[in-house]
Amino acid sequence: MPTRMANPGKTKMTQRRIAELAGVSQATVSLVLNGKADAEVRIPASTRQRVLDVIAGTSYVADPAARRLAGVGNKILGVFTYEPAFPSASIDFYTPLLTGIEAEAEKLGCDLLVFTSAPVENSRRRLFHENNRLGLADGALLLGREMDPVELQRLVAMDFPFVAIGRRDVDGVPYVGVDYATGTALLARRAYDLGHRRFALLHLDSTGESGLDRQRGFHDELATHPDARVWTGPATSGNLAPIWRSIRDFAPTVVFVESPEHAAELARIARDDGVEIPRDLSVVVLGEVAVPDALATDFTRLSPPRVRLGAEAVILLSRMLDPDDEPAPAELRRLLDCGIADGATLVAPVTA
Amino acid sequence: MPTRMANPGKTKMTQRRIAELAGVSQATVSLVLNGKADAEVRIPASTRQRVLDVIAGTSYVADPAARRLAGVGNKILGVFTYEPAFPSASIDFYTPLLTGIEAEAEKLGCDLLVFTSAPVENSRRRLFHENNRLGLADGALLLGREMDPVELQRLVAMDFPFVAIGRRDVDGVPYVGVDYATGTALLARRAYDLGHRRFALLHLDSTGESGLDRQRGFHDELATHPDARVWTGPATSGNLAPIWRSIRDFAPTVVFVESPEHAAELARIARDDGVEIPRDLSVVVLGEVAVPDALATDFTRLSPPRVRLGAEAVILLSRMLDPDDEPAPAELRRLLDCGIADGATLVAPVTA
DNA sequence: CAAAGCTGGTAATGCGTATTACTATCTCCG
DNA sequence: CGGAGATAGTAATACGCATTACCAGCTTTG
Repeated sequence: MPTRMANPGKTKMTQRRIAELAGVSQATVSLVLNGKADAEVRIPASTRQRVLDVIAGTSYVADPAARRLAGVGNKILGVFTYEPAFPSASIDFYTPLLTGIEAEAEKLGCDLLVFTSAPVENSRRRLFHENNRLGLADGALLLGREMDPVELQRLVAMDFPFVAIGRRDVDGVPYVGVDYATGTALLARRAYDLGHRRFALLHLDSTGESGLDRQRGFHDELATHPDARVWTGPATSGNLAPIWRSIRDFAPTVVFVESPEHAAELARIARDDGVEIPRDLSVVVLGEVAVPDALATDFTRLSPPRVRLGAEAVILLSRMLDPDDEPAPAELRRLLDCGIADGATLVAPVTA
Repeated sequence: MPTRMANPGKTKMTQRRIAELAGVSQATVSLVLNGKADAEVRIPASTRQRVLDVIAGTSYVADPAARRLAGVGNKILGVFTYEPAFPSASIDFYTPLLTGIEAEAEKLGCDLLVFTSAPVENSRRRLFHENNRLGLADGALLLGREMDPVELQRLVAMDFPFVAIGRRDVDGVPYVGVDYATGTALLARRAYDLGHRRFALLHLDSTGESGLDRQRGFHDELATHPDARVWTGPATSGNLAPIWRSIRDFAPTVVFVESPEHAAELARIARDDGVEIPRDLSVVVLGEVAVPDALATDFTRLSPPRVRLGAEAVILLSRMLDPDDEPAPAELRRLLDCGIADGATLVAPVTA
């Protein structure tokens, strides 16, 4: 239980001590440090230099807590992940995001406060809890496959600056997301152009925005092709065998699968069933790859620009925090183009 | 430039407002919140409950900056990485450490403050800089392949609680490291027991403690075997061809290589030279794997317990911060046993 | 030469919390 | 019934910094 002070015995360097050493007042030190030289307050170069010289001779650094308390932003961006960020199950989801976030934060000179203390409730972290340290940060980034709308609304209500990563259809929530609809539509069109006419879509039961987006992109695109036939079904977790039989009965030439794990599983079942992929059946993956090792197969799939997603979120947040900037409403809710990994599992159907 | 306050317009919830609503004083609210009920100060259950009820009806959370300023530890652990943590070049070095750190911090209810704002100087971050936010954290973890001894001394001098990950031979620096010497010795002994008698060691020029440890473990072990012959040479970056010729002239049956990249490169050159690995030459890797993809070969190698390293560092730091705990000097400088990945490149020599 | 302006600062205050010292009221006991 | 103790709080202060209001001494101007 870390509760001891950082500097138990030592006399800490403060502006007051600097002031004594330089023969000025604490206020003067503060003014020098903050480069204030309005018409209101004048500090001659000689005095300024004297103060700076004293500081240079010490290890003084302004106490961030005090700065914060005095009402100054302190360049700390909160990072909240709805699941632990590093365990291997999540690592490939969060790591690229964090890469972008870190790089951009470094450029801006911001530190990152990772809210690892959030209590876990039914395998999701809860943002609001006693002694949450949200208030220490100037603003925050929210990462996670799914987020609690109530918490989002509460953040909006308290006017706390934050940016969600991933599209969130909650009023007033700024986000940077991925245009899965268009990406999925592009893949569907690519399949159509290759000659596919019978499409299956194995989707998740999740109600997440991104899943709905993908399904929308899929259906909207195929709706423009009257000769395309579509089968849709939800993937129940666990045994995909029954679902596979339904799909086989429909006899699609291409199947779109939301979950990479399901795709791998489905491909295995199909092979056991004498269906060779991609010769007899093309497979397209739409969802997030949780563990790349699970994908021995180089599936044709969506490839969201995750690193950029993180970076753009930081940029947006920093703009929201900049008093001289006022992002337009449209800029507060952005979708980035989704990349496509060509892969090897989408080919022209044999019947074409 | 994030400088705007977090709560521009809204009226922030404070203890004072809670106090007004509950009809008590701010002090009482604080006392209730901190569960103080000494013989000195008594708060009857009725009042306590009234205050708690009011708080439950609001979104009050204590301002961490104020807590900090008031001299209370705030359960924030600083994390400083000497290189950006996430870019792919470093990712496999830092990620396991961060995994352990995050998991342990979560257990302790601590948040992590990642010092991404540190300015980069000749490709290393500098810990001390104007407005560094070190002081916001109760203590800090230092990660990196190499660290600046001057900065470490300064941290020690200012009595700031911190733990370095990796052995650091600087007076007063607490660390959790890996016992590379013993690990390397074990591998050397394993090779000897397999029948190897001619050993080559291709080491780095680095002066880092861990590199020296490995070399020491290697030499100490082989010194106990009078019939072992040893060749040693530094790996200059870039072209390994000349070094390979030296090694070949020595005709070892096993070569220990500190850098995995060098091992991969050396193996390639050796194969081109008609030397089959491991049949004609066993290869053992001692160093950190920066990018696993670079290792198509499943080298026999040291496998430091990185996740545990991170976790143990957090545990040690939290003990240092616990007023009721006083880790013994020996506990402040620990080495964890180094694991060994069996791999496929250490086999008995043909001549044996 | 008095008033006005300028120069170079400083004193005072607030931020939100924790904690200590203290006070006012009530109760019990002799 | 008067004093000792217990009870239930509160006022005051510190933490380190930023900022505003102000002031003293000097210079210029009318």
